[in-house]
Amino acid sequence: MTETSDRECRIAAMFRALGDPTRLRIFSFLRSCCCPVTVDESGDVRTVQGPTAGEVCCSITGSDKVSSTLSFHLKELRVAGLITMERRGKTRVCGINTEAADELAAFLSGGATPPGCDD
Amino acid sequence: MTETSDRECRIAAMFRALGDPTRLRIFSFLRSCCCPVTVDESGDVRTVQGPTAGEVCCSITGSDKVSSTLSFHLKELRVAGLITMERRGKTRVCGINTEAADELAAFLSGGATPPGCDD
DNA sequence: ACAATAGTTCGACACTTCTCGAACTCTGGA
DNA sequence: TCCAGAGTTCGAGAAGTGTCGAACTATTGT
Repeated sequence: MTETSDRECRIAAMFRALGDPTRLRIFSFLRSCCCPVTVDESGDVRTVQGPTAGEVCCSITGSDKVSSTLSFHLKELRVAGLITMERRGKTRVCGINTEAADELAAFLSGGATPPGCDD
Repeated sequence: MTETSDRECRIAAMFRALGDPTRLRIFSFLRSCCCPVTVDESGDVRTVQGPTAGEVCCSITGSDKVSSTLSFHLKELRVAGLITMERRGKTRVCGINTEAADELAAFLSGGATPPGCDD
């Protein structure tokens, strides 16, 4: 078996993360419900004006309590690099990582170099 | 839990199929190594001038024998709708379903309507 | 300091997925 | 008709995944 590159693994991991219906809905919701990044007056790229974990939960499951299950899915998406989460007081604010989404889209469109495949 | 739509499930299934490194490599290989579809004079979408399962196997695993494992992965991709396979004599010729790939890319780029998310 | 809120982590369980080898099917050629 | 070639299907076993409730952590308000 020829080597599977790091990049390939990272991309596969992102696809895997999106391969669960619950997580796909979370991702969809986040993409539609938050402007990805905000830049404050000092020019810093601050994270996401987005929904809290609780609001995501409310939208996805209908419950206002963040279940361990939802927390688990949020973590999967975060570890895969598809979403961001930042503490804001008692809550955690979620945002989507547009770069990652773009990378996947580019991969699918054939824009990215096909890994391990010389032609 | 609000309903998960059919379309969402289909898309999640495609992402899931791409979420395995071996399958991602098969998909990559197919995309780079075959013209996706040919349309004959009657307008029928005929399949793919592409590699055989054995050739895919050779490229991915280095072995010229199609293993049950590779066959399993090809089937997963086929069932998810990402690739096509057509018998040609003793062999099976593989091709990629560009429409499916495009649908996923559109979904990631935010082109598709975010399912179950009213804003 | 205490309680409440918002989420996370942990352990357990059922379920699925990946991999392997063996047996099988389907097709073309001798 | 029998054989070989190209894949597929099946059964089993190991590993991974998703879900749940309970216990835990961090932060804010009193």
